[in-house]
Amino acid sequence: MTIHHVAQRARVSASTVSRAFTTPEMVRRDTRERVLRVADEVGYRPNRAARGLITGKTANIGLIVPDLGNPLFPAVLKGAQARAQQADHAVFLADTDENADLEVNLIKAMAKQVDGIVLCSSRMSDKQRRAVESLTPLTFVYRKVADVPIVLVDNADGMRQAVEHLAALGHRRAAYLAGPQASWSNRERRRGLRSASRATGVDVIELGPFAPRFEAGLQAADLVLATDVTAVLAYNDLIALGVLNRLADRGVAVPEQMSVIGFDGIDFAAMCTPPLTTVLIPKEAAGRAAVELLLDWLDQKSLGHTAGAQRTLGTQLIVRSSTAAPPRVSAGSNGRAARGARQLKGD
Amino acid sequence: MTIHHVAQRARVSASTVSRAFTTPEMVRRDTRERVLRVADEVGYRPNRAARGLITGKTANIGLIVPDLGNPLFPAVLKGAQARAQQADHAVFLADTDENADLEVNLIKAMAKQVDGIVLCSSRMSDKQRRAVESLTPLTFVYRKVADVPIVLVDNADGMRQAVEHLAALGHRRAAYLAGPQASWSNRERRRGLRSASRATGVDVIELGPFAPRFEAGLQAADLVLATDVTAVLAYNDLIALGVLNRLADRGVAVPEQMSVIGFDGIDFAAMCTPPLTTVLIPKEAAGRAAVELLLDWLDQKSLGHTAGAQRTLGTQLIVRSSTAAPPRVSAGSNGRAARGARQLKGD
DNA sequence: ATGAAAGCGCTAACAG
DNA sequence: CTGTTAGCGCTTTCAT
Repeated sequence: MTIHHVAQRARVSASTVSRAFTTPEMVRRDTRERVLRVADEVGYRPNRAARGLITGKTANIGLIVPDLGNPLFPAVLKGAQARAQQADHAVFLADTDENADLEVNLIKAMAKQVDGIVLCSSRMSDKQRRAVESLTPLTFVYRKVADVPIVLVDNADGMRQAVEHLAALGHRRAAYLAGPQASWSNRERRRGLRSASRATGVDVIELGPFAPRFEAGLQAADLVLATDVTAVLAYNDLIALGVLNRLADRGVAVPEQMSVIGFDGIDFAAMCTPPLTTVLIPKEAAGRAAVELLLDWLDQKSLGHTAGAQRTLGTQLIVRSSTAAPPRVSAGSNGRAARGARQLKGD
Repeated sequence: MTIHHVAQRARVSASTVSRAFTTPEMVRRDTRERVLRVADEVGYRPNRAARGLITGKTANIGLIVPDLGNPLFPAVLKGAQARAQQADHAVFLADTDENADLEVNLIKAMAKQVDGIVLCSSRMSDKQRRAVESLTPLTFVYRKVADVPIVLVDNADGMRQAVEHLAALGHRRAAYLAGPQASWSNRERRRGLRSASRATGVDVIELGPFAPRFEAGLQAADLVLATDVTAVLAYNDLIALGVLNRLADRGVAVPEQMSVIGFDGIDFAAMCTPPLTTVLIPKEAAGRAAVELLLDWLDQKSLGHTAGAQRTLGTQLIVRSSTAAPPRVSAGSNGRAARGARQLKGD
């Protein structure tokens, strides 16, 4: 069904049909109603690709994530998709498999078909980013970049909450299981940790770095048990879940003998036994915000503005039964060495 | 960068540039190389929307899922996206929020921008489906529909494996926690259960139906404990995880006092404590297959074929520590009533 | 092997 | 308010 079919049946020109859809107020009421009725009858809908050809806007946005297998991203995606749908935009999705070169190629391939792209936890180097940023408006989530719209999360504050929680319970020594060194999130979490450690007097040793995966947590648990800490702060929930698992295997009771805290707040953190205490980071909200920022930017840009809006979303500690007061031990009773662990404070 | 820029710089007509990309063999070698080199230099890429306008093919496919929050779908999505990318197709994603009407609208909105749509666990009625099937080629995953390409899973066989496993361990009575009544998967799972129950002599009582969610499992666990079964078969992993959780809360040891089996094989089934025995259903493979079927269909269609290919993927029981031999009880020792439970056999 | 011309479905001036 | 004309970027006859 093309616009001409409708035009003919409604005895008007194609322009009038077009106007009835795009600028209804420019069409007399009865004409408009007749056109719209006919369009509805024959099931006509404007072809957006054709429209985009002349208007320069596609009403599509792109969304690129490193790995749909990581539960974090479908959640962000869900929020982004919902927000886009609300603005009557469709979303193109692509998965880079953690590959920065592929990410670049996907951006190039998508650029012409979308009005802008939301990049989640982009793996691109600065150089790569500069090579593509002229192709289409780019918005970043979970990644700090200058002069473009970004959606960040208050990682440091989340860590503060986690450490204060441990301090309140009476813990004096904890381990941090670090994430990927290149990760902005990891740097921020360590930063928050350092300052909270100083403020509360809780000693934090750092282990790792670990891949942000379940298996890494299994490995990390053994390292933790070789130290004298009473609590574990993991880079993310996946790692924390691995720790929980390995601890159970080795007969270490959680939280009686060891408290565990994750970071992320994936749904399953509430479903495991015991349910995991975790720092919740906004996911759907981040997706929504990213799309919003992008859309706003596009609007403003047509007004000549050049924007680099930054939105930082809060984090929140969710206390569950994987944390408790540390076991009371007689002074100096715990002699296990902390091999391989370094003091975070002097870092 | 339009095709004309390239044409000018390469001192050829736009037609030649076009041919260099779409039918390279029709242009002399040196001309082609020059054109392609220039195109690369100026970063030209054909505008696919414009191309689609004339060819009638968009090189896009749509993917519609009921809920990205259900871990099943991102996995299917991952497979579908990867396969589409491999065929140089982009994918449009939409989430219906379990709403059939929205699903219909999304199909209508997408139809013109894609060559076909993959529908995961479609919630549409037959009537709704017929209303949209003429708009664009439709392929279904996890849903039986006649005369169109579909990707199914051998649910019944998965249940057979699960029941045989329980029988081998010595279980004589088990409960099935049913899923949504309208669900094709649920019907198939019950069917497999009935026949396996008959074949093995394991009595299966049915409880529910339950929503396919964690919370429903919490509720279901209490119902289960009011019966005299020694094992639980859940409609899906989410429900099974809820059962595990509630059982732990009530101090019932798994698997010593109760064996639990899920269905789906989400990654987290391996991460909980104890790790969940589950029937693994193909997810990424299903996504891949669906896109493949769709692409094949489109190819054949241009050849005049009319296809309704059906691909059924196998399922596989993954045995983990949430199942074990049932506790030995003295005869008739268990007097708890099975209120609200009905025998599946006579159903 | 290459170019000129027509047109995919739509919207944006420009008349009226 | 509405119709006519031109053209978005591309591919495809039809010539040559």
